[in-house]
Amino acid sequence: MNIENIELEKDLKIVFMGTPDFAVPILEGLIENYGVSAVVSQPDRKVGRKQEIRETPIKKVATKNNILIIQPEKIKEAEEEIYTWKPDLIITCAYGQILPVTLLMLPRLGCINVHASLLPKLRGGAPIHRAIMNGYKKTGITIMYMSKEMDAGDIISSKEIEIDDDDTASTLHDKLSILGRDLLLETLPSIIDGTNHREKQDESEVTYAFNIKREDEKIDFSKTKKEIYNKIRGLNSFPGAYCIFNGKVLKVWEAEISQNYFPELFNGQITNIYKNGFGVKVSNGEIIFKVVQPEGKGKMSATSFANGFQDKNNFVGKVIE
RNA sequence: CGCGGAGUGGAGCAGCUUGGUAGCUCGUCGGGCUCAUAACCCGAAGGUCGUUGGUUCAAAUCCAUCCUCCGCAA
Repeated sequence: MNIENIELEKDLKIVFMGTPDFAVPILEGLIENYGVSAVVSQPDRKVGRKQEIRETPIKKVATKNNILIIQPEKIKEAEEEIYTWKPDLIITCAYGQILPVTLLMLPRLGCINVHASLLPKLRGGAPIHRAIMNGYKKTGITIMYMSKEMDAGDIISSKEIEIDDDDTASTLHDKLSILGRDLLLETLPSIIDGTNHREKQDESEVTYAFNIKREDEKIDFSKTKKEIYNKIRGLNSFPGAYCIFNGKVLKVWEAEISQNYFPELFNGQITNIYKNGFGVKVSNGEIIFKVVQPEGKGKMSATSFANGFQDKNNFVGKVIE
């Protein structure tokens, strides 16, 4: 790297747009290596039962580094202000709002996005959860130019990562977050000097990863043990998969596939209490719940949950919906 | 003031309505049975019943207050 390049990087005006934890390592990496002149994040929202206002994780990073931050309700409201920043490059990661086309055309080097999937697979807001819930063996990070349509822009670079059988959305989230930072830092030099790749997405390969809805979190015991297992770990540690036990919500945080068969039982029926949890009959066998959380209670081991029933005969054989 | 659930030995619960010597399923420790065991049998330890105050001869239980945890909705 010669002196000229270093000066170029220092002069570079990068604007970063992002909101949640996932984007934090990426912003930090940028600050460390290139400097960020301004940050855009979603407004701080009221959160939880107490409706306390919580700053977005990205805001905390920006504040800590004394970087200008704005949090417009609608990005359009802030467009004028962003023009005055004269950014050379806008980098987004899980920002949460669609950028207007006029903004996409503003920066000299374009608007690029760090997306947590191997595009064109899993376009949308929940690519990490969906990758596991869908039972994928691998996923990754894609860095691409932004276009009018969500996650549909030209691909600059991508890097894949294996999904382990015991990965959860949480562990995969952390891995991808780091991978996203590394790939971005790896790719940026070529973007800055204009030598980067640029490749259209294969529209015939497109799939979507829509945001998780309540109904997506419900366990369906007529599915296979593998599908249910994937749902449980794909929704851990947020927002969690659930089923209905005695008319109340029972979240299931950890489970394990078993090799037992109970063809005589109904789907959803409790098969047995084991040392590490209790079994539930599903379409092609049995899945063992290991950590659960009843409505209004904290997380507990599934055996503890079973212990709460005075009469075990009133537990084994029960049907969960 | 968005709706709701819950705080009882290490864990999960029952008991509270109709106040009166704290119980269940586990775990732990000791012993036994067994080729063996996560199985079974016998025994033991371990709790000021979230806080503070009130009512009462007597409060886990009734009343008030505060604290903490959690589910839903956002």
